[in-house]
Amino acid sequence: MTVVRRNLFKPFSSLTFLTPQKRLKSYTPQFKSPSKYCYNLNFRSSLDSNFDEKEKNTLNLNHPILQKVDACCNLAQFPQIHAQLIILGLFQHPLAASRVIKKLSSLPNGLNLAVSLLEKLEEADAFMCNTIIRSYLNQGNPDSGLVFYYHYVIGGCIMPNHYTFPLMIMVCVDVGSAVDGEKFFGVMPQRDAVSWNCLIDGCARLGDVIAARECFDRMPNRNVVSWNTMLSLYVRCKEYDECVTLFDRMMKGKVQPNEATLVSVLTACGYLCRLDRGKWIHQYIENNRRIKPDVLLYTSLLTMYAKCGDMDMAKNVFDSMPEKSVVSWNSMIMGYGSHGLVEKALETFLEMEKSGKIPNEATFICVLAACAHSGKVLEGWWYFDVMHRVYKIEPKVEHYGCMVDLLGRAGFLKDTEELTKEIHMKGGSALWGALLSACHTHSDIQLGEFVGKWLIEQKPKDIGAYLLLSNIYAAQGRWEDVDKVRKLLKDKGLHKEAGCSKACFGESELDYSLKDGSIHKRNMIHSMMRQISSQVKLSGSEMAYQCDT
DNA sequence: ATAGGGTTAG
Repeated sequence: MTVVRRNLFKPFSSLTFLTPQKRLKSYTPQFKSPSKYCYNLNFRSSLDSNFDEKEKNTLNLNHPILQKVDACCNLAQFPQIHAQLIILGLFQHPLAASRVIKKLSSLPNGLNLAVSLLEKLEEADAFMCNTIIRSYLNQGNPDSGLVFYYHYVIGGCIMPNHYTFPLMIMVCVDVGSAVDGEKFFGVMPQRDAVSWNCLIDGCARLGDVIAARECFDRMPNRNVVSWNTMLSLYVRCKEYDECVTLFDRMMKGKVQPNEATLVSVLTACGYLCRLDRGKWIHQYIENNRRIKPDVLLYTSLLTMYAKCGDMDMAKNVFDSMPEKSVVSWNSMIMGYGSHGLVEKALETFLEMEKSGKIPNEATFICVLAACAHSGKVLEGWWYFDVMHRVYKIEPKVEHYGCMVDLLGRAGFLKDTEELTKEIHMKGGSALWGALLSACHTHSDIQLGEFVGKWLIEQKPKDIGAYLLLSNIYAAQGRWEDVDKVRKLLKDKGLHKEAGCSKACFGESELDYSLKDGSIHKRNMIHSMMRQISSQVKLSGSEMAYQCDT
């Protein structure tokens, strides 16, 4: 791929503008049209560009030929439209050409043809180029977007406009090039909020959240999308606390949140189990007519309730939804499954099927996880099979992960081992950890030792396997082996971060860490755990709290 | 014509 870099860093006013004829000659077409539709674009009728200046300004937007362009829905209809445009003398009309390029780029396989058509125009403009670049971007082909920009916009001396730059920042981000993205930001004649917002999101997508925040803090005129961009990127990189904190600042600064804002914050509240904040946002939605909840907002609201364990409220929101998406159903199944209401989870799945919504990959992860939590081995196998056989979903590593977990917890270690080996052959090595965990739960020391040693060999920097292996030894009282594993960890300079829990009581929060020296906190938490444990025992569950003070 | 939003095991 050759990238023409000339002129990029010159101020645009200093570009020499070529005459249209020269410009046409300077093009070397790189984009082949599909042969099926490769009719002669070089044909020019004498009527081709005979519209006068008056007509140029007053072309009726409802002109029958433009309506025909809009209605065109496949490439096969296009040669006829093209011919009519030429006969009407409208082929070179900028307005007509823009409509044609926009339509062509949206048709399957039409993008190459749109580019060939642009080459034949005497006056291609920024709008047309932006349309084509955006289509490359949307089709997951940012490289071609970049080549197009250098070749046709820079090479063809078409003046980019303020729509071009944000687009090019996104192109560079998708290509994975921070440097080019910053250069585009650097050469922009004026930087509006849109380009700043693209830059912020671009930094985050390239993995630099700190830089994104710096841009956000530095930018002069933030709008609601700037805040939303920042909130959503915090959610994407799992910095939920940051998301809520920034939302507080937003509200203090009297910036009016919109639907997208609330979606991000609700998602963060769900992961943080901040039911109080989530409820506050629910109230906010109901008290502000300005907010028009759509499927996305309703779904994030019910997901928040589901993650916080309030399944009644989740169900209320779910029932009130005028329209439900696959994601809404998935969230309900996930909520029921992870709060021990397995029957409800499976019932919801059946209702989903009845309602005609087609389950997706994520649905089956929720269903299989629900089966795993409750030890429903047969049901798990059944749904695993339904997924493949009925819904034609190829099981992914995640699905196998649920199955290994399901079989492992239930103690079917032999099946688990075989399944893990099978997946390993298919290239997924991530499941050995789950198998090792199952060995620990069911005290299968022989298999556990084998898998643990193997895992440590494979992933010497991953501390998970060391800890599980050492726990397996400890459970057998093999303290010498425990010491060996611990020493191995120490020799490699690895150490485990102390675990940390957080509990919220109304307005107050309590952080608790094992390395925490506060005896008072520790005693308080252990006594509370004992109380919970005795209540669990009374309710007939086998689960009990082991407290080692 | 441009920028921002929901689900996924252990």
